[in-house]
Amino acid sequence: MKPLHQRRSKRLRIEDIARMAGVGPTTVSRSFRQPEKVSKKTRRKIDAVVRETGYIPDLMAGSLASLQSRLIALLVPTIANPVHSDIIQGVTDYMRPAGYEVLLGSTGYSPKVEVDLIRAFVGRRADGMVLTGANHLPEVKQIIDMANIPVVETWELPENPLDMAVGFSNRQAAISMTQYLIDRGCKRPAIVGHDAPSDSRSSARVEGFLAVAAGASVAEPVVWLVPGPTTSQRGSEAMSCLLNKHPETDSVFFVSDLMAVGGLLECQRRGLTVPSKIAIAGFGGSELTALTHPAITTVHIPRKEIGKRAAELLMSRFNNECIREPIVDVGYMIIKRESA
Amino acid sequence: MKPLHQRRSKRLRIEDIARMAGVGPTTVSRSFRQPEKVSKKTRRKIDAVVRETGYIPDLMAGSLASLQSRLIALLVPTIANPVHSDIIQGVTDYMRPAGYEVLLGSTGYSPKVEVDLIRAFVGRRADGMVLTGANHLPEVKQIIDMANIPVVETWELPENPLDMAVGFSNRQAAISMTQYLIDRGCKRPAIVGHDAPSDSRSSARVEGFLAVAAGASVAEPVVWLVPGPTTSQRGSEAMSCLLNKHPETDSVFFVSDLMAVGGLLECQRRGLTVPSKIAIAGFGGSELTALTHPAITTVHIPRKEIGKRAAELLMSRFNNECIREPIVDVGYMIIKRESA
DNA sequence: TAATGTTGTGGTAGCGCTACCATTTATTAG
DNA sequence: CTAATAAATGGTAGCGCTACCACAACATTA
Repeated sequence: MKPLHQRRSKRLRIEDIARMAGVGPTTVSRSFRQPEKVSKKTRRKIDAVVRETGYIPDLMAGSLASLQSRLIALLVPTIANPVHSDIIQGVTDYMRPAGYEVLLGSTGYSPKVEVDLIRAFVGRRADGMVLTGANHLPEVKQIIDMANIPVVETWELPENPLDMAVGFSNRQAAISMTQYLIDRGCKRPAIVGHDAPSDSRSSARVEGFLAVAAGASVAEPVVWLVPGPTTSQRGSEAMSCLLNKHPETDSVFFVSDLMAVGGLLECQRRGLTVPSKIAIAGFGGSELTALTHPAITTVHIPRKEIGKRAAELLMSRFNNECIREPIVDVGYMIIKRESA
Repeated sequence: MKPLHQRRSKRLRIEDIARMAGVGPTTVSRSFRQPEKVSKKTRRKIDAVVRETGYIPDLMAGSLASLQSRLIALLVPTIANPVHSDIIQGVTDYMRPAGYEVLLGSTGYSPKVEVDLIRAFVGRRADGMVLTGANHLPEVKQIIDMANIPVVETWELPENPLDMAVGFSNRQAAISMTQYLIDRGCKRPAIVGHDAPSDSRSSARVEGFLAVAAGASVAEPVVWLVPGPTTSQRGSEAMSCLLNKHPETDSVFFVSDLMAVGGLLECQRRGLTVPSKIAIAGFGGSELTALTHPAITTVHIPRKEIGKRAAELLMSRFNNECIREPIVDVGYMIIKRESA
């Protein structure tokens, strides 16, 4: 009747270690998770067996039993952009020492893919989630609510956060930079933005730019949107098109540093001196902007800080601490250099 | 006697879905994993319940039961370097559609940290592992063997692979580039390398450089090693020191593109025309090198391809396919541009 | 001396799923 | 129409761990 099932796996189990050390499985488990609760002598015995056997406990089984995975889901549009890799680094650096691992997903700026990834990560029982941006499909809220997972949205500051958020005001930052350019005497400003449906960071910046430029007594501000990833290649192309169509432009504000670098190089190729003929500004504060010649004026964002704060918020939540500020504004800083 | 334990979790379980759909749990499980084995009618019933309840199966529990996690551990020295983010992207793009997720770890070039991460990932029962480089502490082999996990080493081609490998010959690539520089008429070559104990990629390149340069009838070749991460900042500094100490240098081969960009900028700051006064070459094939002015001659490595091939190897292994070439050489290509 | 606390330890149900069979039902062949 | 095969379905024992209790051993206090 009762079929005699064999063990399907011959891996070492905690029970084996326990037997070899002459203790119960509970004690072995404790000696891993709360060593201070186990007597020194017992601990030594267990440690010896562990070293000897090379036993590594199965965190998967542990997660199932304890109902917490110690896994953090981290979604970024792309890892190619240093902007996001810094956030990844920030989150990872903070979480690892606490025994958490990071599940990385890149959405490629697709809200649809984002939902798929979130579903997958919820399926993996991630304890927390860090998202990029504040614009998500409605499904996201449903899934998050259902799963009841703490979530941090980063980079932007959402009006209606899913849960918590760490970022800065893209609009305000763009306003500051645009104001700076105009104060410096720019009369014919242009902005190069990113034309991706889910990249509302770019739109907020363009909006901020227009809010100032349209109000100031300058020529009709020019907006140029580029599709696809914001590479330096794209920046060069955009600058080229822009100059062909609006040769009188005297300042270009790029919504990404990489594009600004490309734009600068295109100007140099054309023999346009920067900033005397044309001013250039970037966004993001990538180290690269400090190294071009002339160095590029940009908006610096404390990116690693964003990752760290996001991780902190999650940890507080895990520890059931009271969170005073679920929305953290890390601010920005205009870095004035040679290009504008 | 028998204590009446409550359910500790009120999450929806497969059993609940089964009951609601009027079938057994096995059938529900099958309708997820092998839908073709379930009749259309039953599947529709189950799908309806799933949609209605928002049920997301627990992959953690599934992994425990099936003894496979569908998790791939991916270790890189740093995600900041585009070199590695391309590999990450390559692996991720290939694995995700197959239902695998990536556990990301960055070692910061520390072999010690690498071991810790590997141990952690083995604890998570990763089904496969992708490492960067071919130099690992002896513990790594032990752990890997013990856990019996397929492993791919990337970037370098190890002499004694742990298991499988995808990469190219750093030495050979450096030889080709150095030969090219000398053929172009360089008489006083220098190389800027990376002085990190675990970065044997750099050493192999320096070695290749010396093999050619020492043999050719040129001046004593100069080797300059920089510590820390290979940023453009470091490149500028290295170029500066190098020129101060060896002003007669007529060509510099940087072992990383980022450093080459920094080096180029430093030359421009000093008014040294490139390549007429001094030739510059990079390594890696980062897109940036195409955009500087002059564009930088470099060694192109098919990085995303490396990630993809690594993922393919793992998948083949998972499917118990016979692997003809466990060591894949993806080659390299000298990209001749303006700087040399 | 008993009453109370402190510390260390162990037995075992349950975490939510899938592998392994057994069983039932539909289909085809003879 | 029966036998043989194929297609669908279900019961349940693990997967390896931790939470939850119970209990023993010892120290502390009244």
